[in-house]
Amino acid sequence: MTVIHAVASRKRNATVTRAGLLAAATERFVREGYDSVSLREIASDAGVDVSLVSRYFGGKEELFSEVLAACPSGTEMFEGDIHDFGERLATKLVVDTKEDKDLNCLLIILRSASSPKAREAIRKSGEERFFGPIEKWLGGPNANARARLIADIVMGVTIDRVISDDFGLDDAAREHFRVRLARILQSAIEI
Amino acid sequence: MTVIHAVASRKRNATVTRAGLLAAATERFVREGYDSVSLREIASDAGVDVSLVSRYFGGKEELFSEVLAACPSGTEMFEGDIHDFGERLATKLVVDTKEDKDLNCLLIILRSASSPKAREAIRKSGEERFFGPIEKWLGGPNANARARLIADIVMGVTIDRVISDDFGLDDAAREHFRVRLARILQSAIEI
DNA sequence: GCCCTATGTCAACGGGTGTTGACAAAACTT
DNA sequence: AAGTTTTGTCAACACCCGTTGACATAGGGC
Repeated sequence: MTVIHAVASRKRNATVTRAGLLAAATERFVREGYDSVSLREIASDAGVDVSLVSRYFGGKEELFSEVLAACPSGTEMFEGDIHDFGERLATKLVVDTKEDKDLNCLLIILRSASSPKAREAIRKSGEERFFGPIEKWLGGPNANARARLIADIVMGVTIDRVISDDFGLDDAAREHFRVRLARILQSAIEI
Repeated sequence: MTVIHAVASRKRNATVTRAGLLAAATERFVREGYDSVSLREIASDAGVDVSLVSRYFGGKEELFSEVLAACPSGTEMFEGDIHDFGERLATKLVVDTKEDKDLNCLLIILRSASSPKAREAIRKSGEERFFGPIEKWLGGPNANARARLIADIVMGVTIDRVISDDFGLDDAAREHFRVRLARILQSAIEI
């Protein structure tokens, strides 16, 4: 897994070790979800003892929260002219090269949503970084329901893309998919 | 939780006990997913000892498979008048559906998808009972892309519902959400 | 009534988990 | 170089898990 090397003068460096733990945890959580990952696996990936997780983060739940906190905020995804919104977002979701961080955060959410302990952290993060920004950007009546709908579609499409390796569609079908998605997204934000 | 009473003449009745175990397991798996549920919880819900699970089903994985096998074929979700499709599906996804078998099966799949042990049974059931039927039912040109879009939206909305405990919307907003979702789903299947 | 099988309980096992505190070693301070 | 703080290891803890085998008891066949 990801190992962060202490290139600094110090061989023992709490900051580097902590970052390594965080990176290993992120990678594991993305691929397996909260419940299926053990702290011993994460520590092993980081080349370090388990007990350091408790020392540096407080516990598993806090580690998970910090992984989630490193997710990019959703605002970047929702900027610019509102009339192009559907086109832009659909193209970004279907065609553009994937931005790993966005996808990884969604995967963490998907794979950890079943865990009661992780759910609270997920709910909070999703509200702050995803639903909140969209709702604010949209404005108008029923902004929360409209934002929710867009966020849900984005989430479903993104997860499908990741899981199915570009939707398993040929170029023509994918373009058709993109156009249809653009129209739907645009209609989803209209008041 | 669900307790099946042995109203028959026998107080001890393996068939009834087994059915009670299966019902309790289904309910738990729907709400918490494979990993988060323990056999002791299931047995306790059924008012019976843990060891009977192993005796009657062989083990946890076999119990899970049998719960999944009891899911409806999936085609029922995509039947009836095509003009009502969006309305029907949106209502199913958004409105209270605690007794809806289709949605429960979808919830089991989503909530257990992160568990390696449950994945095999899920993959089989999901393909047979969910993705396959949509495409087949739709037919027409670009059935593949259209089915994909619907499946993605269903997935995103369902995940949101799982995470947020009924979307975190008040009644009015949820109704608005439902209507909007219905319209979008309907437009998603139109050729 | 008795017997024998079906049915359910119980305790224990081996293994994995997150967490904790004592200890060892490295690195900084003086 | 000695002393002190930082950093990492280790062993143990208490808990929960799924599973198993021995035991208890209910209930139908005789």
